[in-house]
Amino acid sequence: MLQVYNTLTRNKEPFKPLKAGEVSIYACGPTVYNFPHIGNYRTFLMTDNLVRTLEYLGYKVTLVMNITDIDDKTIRDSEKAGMSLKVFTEKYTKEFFKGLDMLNIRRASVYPKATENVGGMVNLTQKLMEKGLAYEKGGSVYYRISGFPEYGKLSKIDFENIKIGASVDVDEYDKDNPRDFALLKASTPEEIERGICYESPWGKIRPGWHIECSVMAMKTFGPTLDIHTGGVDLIFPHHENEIAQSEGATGNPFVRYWVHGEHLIVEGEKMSKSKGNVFTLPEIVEIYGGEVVRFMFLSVHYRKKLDYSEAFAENAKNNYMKLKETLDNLEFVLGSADDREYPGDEETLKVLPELEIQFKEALEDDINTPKAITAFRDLSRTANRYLEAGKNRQVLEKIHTLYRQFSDVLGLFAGKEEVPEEVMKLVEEREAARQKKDWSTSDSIRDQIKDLGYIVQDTKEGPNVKKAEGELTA
RNA sequence: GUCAGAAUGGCAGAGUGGCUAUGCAUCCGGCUGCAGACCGGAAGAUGUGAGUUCGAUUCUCACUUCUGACUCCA
Repeated sequence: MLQVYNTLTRNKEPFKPLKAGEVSIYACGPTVYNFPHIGNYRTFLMTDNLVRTLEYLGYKVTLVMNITDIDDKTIRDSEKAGMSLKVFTEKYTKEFFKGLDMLNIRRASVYPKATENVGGMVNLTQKLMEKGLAYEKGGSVYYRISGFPEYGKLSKIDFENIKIGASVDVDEYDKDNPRDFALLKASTPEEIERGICYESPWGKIRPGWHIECSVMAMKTFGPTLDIHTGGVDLIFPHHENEIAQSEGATGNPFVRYWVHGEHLIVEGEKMSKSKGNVFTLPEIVEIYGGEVVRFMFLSVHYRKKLDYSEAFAENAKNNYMKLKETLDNLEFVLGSADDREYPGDEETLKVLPELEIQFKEALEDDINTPKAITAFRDLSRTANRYLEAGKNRQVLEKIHTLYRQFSDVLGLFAGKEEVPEEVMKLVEEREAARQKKDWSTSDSIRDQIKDLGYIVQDTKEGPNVKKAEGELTA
């Protein structure tokens, strides 16, 4: 049984979906105003792991991830770039998807856009207005926090003892209470001129930030959904506000399990532009490759800070290569498997199911990917040990199936590259030279192959050629 | 200032009231024409100080350090 840490209760809880066998998840997606950085992707990857784990456990999962394509930053930066809001956000939406592919993050079921759901936001605001939970001032509509006694239940913030942030909203004086937040913002003359505005009963407006998630989540799932994910920084105020909006309007619990991913920091410090330590995904994927980056993220539990550094990435790369190497070797030997019996057969067949349980239990324990990787390593060692002496087809296939299963759940080792003919030819030539014990020719051919980006490993079963990845460290 | 979460070997990281896993890196050995991969082995850690206990890395308290939220933020 899957255990999930629920921010609402600050405890690991057994996971039971609302509908047996089906899980509804809403994930806070990107604001498309720039290239997302690696920290953003860590959070998206966490959601991907959650989905993959749930499916591995037999659930049918529907994932909704929003795209915020209208807010202060998109409006500001599209103006700066001299582009229309639409063209500008479409550009970065594309970049966002490219990043998902680099990390082998699977697509959500739907990616609703804020701009396509403004009608729903106006309706929800209307409903809150009718319940006395919202009020209009100066053409903007605000949520009245004093009308929702449970406000603060997610973040556990005691609003009596907290100081109001130093930088106060420009329109602060409009609000009844400084903590009240905007549901809909009155359009400015510049926005109207650029056509970034919508009609509403309160005049021309554009959406505030928090309301889109309430609307888009409930649009697909109804008033209550199973899981809502996001980064820890969203707990307050974003998710707190989502709860206030949704539950205020419907009277039903909004989210049953709140799952939040910890931040990624860089060499012990928060990523920030002023420190110049912000990394975009393509920057590090170029150095290490997407799968290594994925593995790196998997090797740290999602509720722990990940301290990114070059040394850490190198370490992850070595660890990753080790697992990949085993898979390559396994598949290579599979090509010459036979039906004879080998001494390791029985022992190996006995441990495989145990490893599967170990792996599954690790993921069931709040998606403990580092623990799952340990099980994976055990499998790798088991495979390598068996490979020392045995190559019974049935046994190899069983190992291979389990290896693939682990890989798929973790989203690793997806691509399979064919070795070009040119390289294969050289390998054959080298073999011929080796037969004649012509080591100097054989070694020089090996260098040629290496220059083409491939590595030959001599084994009992003949030469094994593989792509030399990870050698291109910049 | 208020609140929250951390602290395990060079790096990453589990688990546990009574031998601290595992992997990478390091060293030694085996295998190999060499290399690689692999196998075997070695060394190496629980932030500081108290307390509870027969015994704590694990429980409690304090301290220190770090990170975050309170303001846009994954």
